[in-house]
Amino acid sequence: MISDRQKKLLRLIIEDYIKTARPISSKSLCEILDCSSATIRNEMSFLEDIGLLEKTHISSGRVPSEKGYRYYVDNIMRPKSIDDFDIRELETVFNSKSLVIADAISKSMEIISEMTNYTAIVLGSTSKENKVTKVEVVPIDSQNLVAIVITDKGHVEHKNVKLEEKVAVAEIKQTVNLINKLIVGVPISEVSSLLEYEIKPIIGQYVKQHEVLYNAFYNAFTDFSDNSFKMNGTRNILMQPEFNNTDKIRDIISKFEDKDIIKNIKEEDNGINIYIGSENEFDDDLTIIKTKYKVNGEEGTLALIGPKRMEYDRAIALLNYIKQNIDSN
Amino acid sequence: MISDRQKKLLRLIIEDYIKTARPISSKSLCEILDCSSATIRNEMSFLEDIGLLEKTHISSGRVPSEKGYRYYVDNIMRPKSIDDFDIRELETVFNSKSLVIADAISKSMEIISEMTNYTAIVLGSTSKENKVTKVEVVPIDSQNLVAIVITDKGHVEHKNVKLEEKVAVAEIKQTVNLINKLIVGVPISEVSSLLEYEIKPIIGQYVKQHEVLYNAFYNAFTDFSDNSFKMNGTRNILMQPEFNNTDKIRDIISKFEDKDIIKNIKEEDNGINIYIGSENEFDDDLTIIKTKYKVNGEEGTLALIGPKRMEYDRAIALLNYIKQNIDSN
DNA sequence: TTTTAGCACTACTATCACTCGAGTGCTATT
DNA sequence: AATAGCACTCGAGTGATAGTAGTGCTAAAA
Repeated sequence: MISDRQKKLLRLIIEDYIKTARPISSKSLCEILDCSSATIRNEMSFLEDIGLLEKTHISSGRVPSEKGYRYYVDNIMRPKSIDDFDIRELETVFNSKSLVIADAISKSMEIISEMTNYTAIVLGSTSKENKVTKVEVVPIDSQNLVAIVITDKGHVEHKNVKLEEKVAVAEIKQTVNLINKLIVGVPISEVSSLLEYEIKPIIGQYVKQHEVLYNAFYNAFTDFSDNSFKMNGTRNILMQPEFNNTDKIRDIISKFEDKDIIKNIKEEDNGINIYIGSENEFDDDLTIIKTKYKVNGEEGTLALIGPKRMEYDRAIALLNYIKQNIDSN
Repeated sequence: MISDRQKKLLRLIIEDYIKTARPISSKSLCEILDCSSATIRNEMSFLEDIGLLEKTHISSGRVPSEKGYRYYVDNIMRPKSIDDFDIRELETVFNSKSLVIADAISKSMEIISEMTNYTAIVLGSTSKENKVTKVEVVPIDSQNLVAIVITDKGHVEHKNVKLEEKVAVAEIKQTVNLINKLIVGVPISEVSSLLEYEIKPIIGQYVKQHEVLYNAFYNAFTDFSDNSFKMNGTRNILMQPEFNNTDKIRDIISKFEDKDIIKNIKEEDNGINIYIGSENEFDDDLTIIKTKYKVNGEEGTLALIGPKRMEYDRAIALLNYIKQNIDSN
């Protein structure tokens, strides 16, 4: 359905365009393909007919279409392993003995963003099945306290709470003790109902200002941020030559500022998922590469966002490298 | 040295320019000043001679110079109190009983950023004189633990620590107990030397794997982030018409991404400090308005960053309003 | 002495015509 | 099937032109 030469031509065009961001002319490929520009034009014309290439105007060179990138990723690009230069930047991170794995992941994505000029995102979703290991409440004064929840996976969440009226420290301590007895070992997902149906009646019985305290604790213990979120290099991507008009830049910045859009980027399977241009909900001019990871029962997502004109093989190799390191941990 | 009419003219030009971002012509001010355009041109010419106005080209209308803004801020602008519309947006935040003051500050700055389209920054610097109220260490498994430090002002800092080798839980607990006994009540600023000169010898005596544990705890307890940092609406500012070329936008984005530049924005006195254009180190095309606040012995800085063509009176009124609310807290 | 009317002048903006070069598509030939 | 050759197209850049929105200056008026 598509000849070997056409494949090679498409590959050359895409890889050239990825480097230069300029439409590719038939003439420029004569030498490599060892034939005349006219021949190449014929092939290009064919590839355009089946939708893999585009022109920016009628007499311009060719540019890969979205479908072209997709074909390239699916059928032409060969899986590449991470290259020596990239590995050198990253290996120190995972070799560090004292770095907690979550920090190693963040750090390595930071480095990748720097190396590639793409935006790197680490979305760690704390499983709701994590269990409460400890609840700590430290009174600051008669009206302010700090509530801390620690889970069995080492997540810590804290909240400064202001009581609506003054409460004796003894009352607070008593409440905390009651809560602690009942809440340890309970999965996050059940904390809310536990508080409401079991703890509330009990503290109502023993504690004077139970109303005030219950409200404060309910607020502190139920409104968990259920995922962490780190983004690096939003700026880098805007330096790409295709984003050289103010409106486009402003548009992308707006999208990046709306964290929810990004958090909603869910991935499909356990491999590396690639969403080119309109295949993603985020922006037609961008490609998003995502993959899940799982470490100590914690799930998370890694993502790289770049222009459609992305070094797909390299980006994939980098993400794979990180995945491997996470798994071997 | 500068007549009343000239003052009025300067004020009109600046306020008009703040609204429109367009050079102001002599003709457009005839009616308001009740004289001919020629007269106004003469006055404009004078104001230009003394450096308060500029032209974008030889036959263009006038635009305020940096010096002009400075003169306006120092000598012309009348202190304005926050207007009804703005107050309505903000008052709910400070009226909320259950909101901790720090959260109220963040929230109100968020709202201000939204209202004004300027970038709002809250820089809360935890005083190094805050004292450690509690140290909590929760083992996750034999090689990972969570270290938490709580200060007397309610700041919580936590760190996931990976031990370089496995350590018995009993050893960890013993170490924590030792540390806790010695560290509570000590100012943050002294934690580091306390650990090194007093605690290290002691745990060396009692704990087997003291080396590993000491390293882990030293790392966890000394590397405090000494200030919190919240920024809102970096995007808004880029929507201003003066930033309509890609290079300028990219430049500003880069600067905003470098948090250190922003953190280093120190303020001079306790009032409201205004740094117009080149008066600040950040960017010649931007104005930064900053002010300190102090609440419960915690110091912090509020800042608004906007174009030089900023609604100075409004920005100042807004910051003052927040300051008042903080003080009355 | 201050204000103003009038006019010359200037620079920006938009439009148009033109050219050049880098591409293509097509056709006839090898 | 590949190629040489040619006509064609478009974009980018250039220069000329006209219109417009301003100014500065001067001389007259208030």
